[in-house]
Amino acid sequence: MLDKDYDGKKIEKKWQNYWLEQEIFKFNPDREGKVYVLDTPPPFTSGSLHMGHVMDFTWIDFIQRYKRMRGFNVYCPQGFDCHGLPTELKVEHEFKISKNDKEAFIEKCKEWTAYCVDKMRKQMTDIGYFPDWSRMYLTMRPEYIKLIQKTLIDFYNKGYLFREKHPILWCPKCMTALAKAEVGYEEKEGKLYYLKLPVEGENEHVEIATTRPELMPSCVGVFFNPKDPRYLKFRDKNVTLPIFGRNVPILSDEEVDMSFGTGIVYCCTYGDEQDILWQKKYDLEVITSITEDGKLNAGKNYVNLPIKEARKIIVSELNSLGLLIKEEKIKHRVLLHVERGSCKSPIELLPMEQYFINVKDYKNHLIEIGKNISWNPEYMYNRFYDWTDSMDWDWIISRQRVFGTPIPFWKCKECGELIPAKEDLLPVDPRFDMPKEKCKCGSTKFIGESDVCDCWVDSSATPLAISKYNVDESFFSKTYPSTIRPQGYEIIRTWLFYTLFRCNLITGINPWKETIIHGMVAGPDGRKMSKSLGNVIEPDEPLSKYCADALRQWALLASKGEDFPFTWKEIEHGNRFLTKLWNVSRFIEMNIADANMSNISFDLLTTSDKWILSKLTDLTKLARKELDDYNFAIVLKEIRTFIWHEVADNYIEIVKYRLYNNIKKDEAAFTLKTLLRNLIGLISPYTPHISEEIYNEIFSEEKINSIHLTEYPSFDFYDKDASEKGEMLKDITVAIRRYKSELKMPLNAPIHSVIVYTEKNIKEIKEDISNSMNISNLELKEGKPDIDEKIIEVIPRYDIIGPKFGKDVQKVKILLKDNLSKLEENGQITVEGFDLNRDYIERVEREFFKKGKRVNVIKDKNFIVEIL
RNA sequence: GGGCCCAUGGUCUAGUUGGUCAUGACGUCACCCUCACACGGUGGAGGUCCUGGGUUCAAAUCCCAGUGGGCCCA
Repeated sequence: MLDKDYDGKKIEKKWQNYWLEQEIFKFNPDREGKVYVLDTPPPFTSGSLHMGHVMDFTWIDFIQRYKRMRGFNVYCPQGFDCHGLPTELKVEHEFKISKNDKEAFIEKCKEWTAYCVDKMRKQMTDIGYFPDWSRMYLTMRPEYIKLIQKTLIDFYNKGYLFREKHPILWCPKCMTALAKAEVGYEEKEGKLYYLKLPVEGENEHVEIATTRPELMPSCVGVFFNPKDPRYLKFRDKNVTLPIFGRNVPILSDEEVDMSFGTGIVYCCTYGDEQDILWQKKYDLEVITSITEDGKLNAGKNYVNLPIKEARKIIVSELNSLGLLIKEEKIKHRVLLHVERGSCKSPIELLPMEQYFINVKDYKNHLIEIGKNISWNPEYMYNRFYDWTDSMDWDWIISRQRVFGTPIPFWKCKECGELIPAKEDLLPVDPRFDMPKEKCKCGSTKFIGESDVCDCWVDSSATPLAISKYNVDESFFSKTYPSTIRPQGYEIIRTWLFYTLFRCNLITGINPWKETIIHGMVAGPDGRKMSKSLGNVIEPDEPLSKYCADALRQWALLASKGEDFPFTWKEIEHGNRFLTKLWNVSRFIEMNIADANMSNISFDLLTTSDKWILSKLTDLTKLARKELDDYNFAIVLKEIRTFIWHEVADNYIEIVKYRLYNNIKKDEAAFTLKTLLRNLIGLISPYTPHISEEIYNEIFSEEKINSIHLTEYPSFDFYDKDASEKGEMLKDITVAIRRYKSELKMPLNAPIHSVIVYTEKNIKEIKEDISNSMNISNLELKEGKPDIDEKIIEVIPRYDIIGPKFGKDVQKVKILLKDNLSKLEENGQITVEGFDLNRDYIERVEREFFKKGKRVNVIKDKNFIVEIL
């Protein structure tokens, strides 16, 4: 027997251990069923899950359980993204290991990461997420690194990957190159400085406006708009830079915004992206004055100065030369390092030799192949399109860090030739390994690449990694491409973009057939959950206060693509539902124990039994249809309402008298058991633990190890007549309850006499009504009671009369009301040229009188109830 | 500046191939400790469906403009 009280935490631990021990979710490629592969996001190994992860993995877990129950051979491996700056910082600052001792440093990073992986795996288990752990992948493992390096070398051989000196986004604080996806703009308070620059050889000057006066040593030209008459006279002349005494040309270009500042700006290599374009277009000199650690290095007195200080000094010097006109406060956009564990430092553009993957040339290709993915919700393709279409930089993949996938290249010390690693020797670490063969030039001296890969280089190969690309051809052919990519929308421009690009270029096939995208988790205040807003709730809180099945319901109530707030009341509600389900199950278990159901068949059931089972059929069909479309929330709400209100509040109340008095008890027991079995099946992907507990307690006779290995319910029984009468039963009992409530009678108070007038034969539900409502004398009569009625309102079926009568709709409505009794008798009449039909009426509102006094009569389409 | 999403009773929310007492939750009020459940049950009150205009017999739903909020991008 189920325990008297529901204790989520207690049963959840038990089944989690059971699922692990029994390897319920282990993938067997040779098992029957179409293979269904989930390419899941490998979280960074921070050591703890946040609510966004809960959303992610609950959705994934739902899909993997549901699809298995639908007969698919589900493959759901989970991995971890190991290489990241936070780990390096931890090892450097907390474990005090120097980056210079690379081997020891990497070892400690690995050790720490392994520890974090264990912690996170435990947390995933706590929320009921059960991937196939036997196939876990880690991006720091040799076989993963080998895959990444192999694909990089392939890219190099095909000409997609190159090493080049090029202006790049550089974070001076983290001392590393960054991809465009890792930086973002933020609105900041700043100053706009108006400066005078003397025109060479003339007694004139131009006035420029700039937010970065300290970049003057890098200035290689000044620009105005060719449509701007103010400056035409200066074209092809030079200005002389004050302090530095260098001459630079005055040029014109359409890109200059005439309304900004003075309409004339200077170009520094490099102040912003526009400067890069101008430098190329006009073949200007490149003068770098910012160092890798973000200091000004411009000779004279400007050596090794922090940027802010340098700005101050240069401005004051210009001021003393009388060349500073004014300073103006402005809000402007500053490029910052914002991606993941970000330091939010301002970004510099520095020309450096780095590794790139050509993306620009494939952007149209990507836009096209993106269309072949089924996007859920559809509009998420737009996000992908916008990002891809705006792609004007190549993907810089090298990072100046230590703990990462080594870039598998050496440079010949003699001739400078770039030498890729030999494939059969992979994985390699050029920081420690050397090529086995001589360079073409005969040299045996090489410089190993010390940079490592961007983490997205690692994670954008997950569909290849999980399908054993280049390792096991038969496994690959079964598991590539993945069926689905579930993720949040914030990583469309990174993980999704890079993965689609990379895997498609390597295999010629898209890495997934479809993608399902969820929104971001917001805090209880409706704003994005984040530490800086102080609205963070750790997953452990709801888990320890309630349980995983409650938390999962919350996550599965979010709509596709929409942001979703965490609220305690939703968790509480979920938990209350679990308690309800528990008590319903307990009730059923108690009452079916001594029933004999072996001879029961559907045709023996009572009208109310058939009614609730017909409704179960509706629910089952809805669930299958909507879940195939990943509409989790709708189905969960429907299942909850069905269990709570239809089964518990209505049906169980109706059958109690049969169970307690042994009236058609076996039929009731059969119905209850059928209901319960199907309902726990329907809800099991949402609330796997409680479903498993009930299944094993009550349905162990099926001899299947787990409800998650059973087929998703396909219950299909429908009886139209019973459905209609069951609804009448419900309507009549609701009406009588309301009557009792209005008279402030207790719900179980006896009623002496009730007469139900109806033309339908409802003898079969007579006892259900009288017993559940405690009516001593219930009479069924044909015809009408001896009462007067007043028609208050006739509500027509607008969906029928609208298209039929158009502008005359309101006229028809009045005719329906005025001719109601005739219409009810004849079914169809013609008035004033309008053909009226009884079917045009949706509902009639009436009041009833007996000898002039309002009486307690309830009238519906099919019945009238008179309470005496 | 461009794009996307959103705006529904006190709070949150369902609902858009247009069809008429607008869904549900939480809260609130009244009644009921009815032998599964008071973490329960029954009933009630509470809404100009952001504003303005348009299309239509009919708009929360479609179109236009505006206001407010969120996200992404320049």
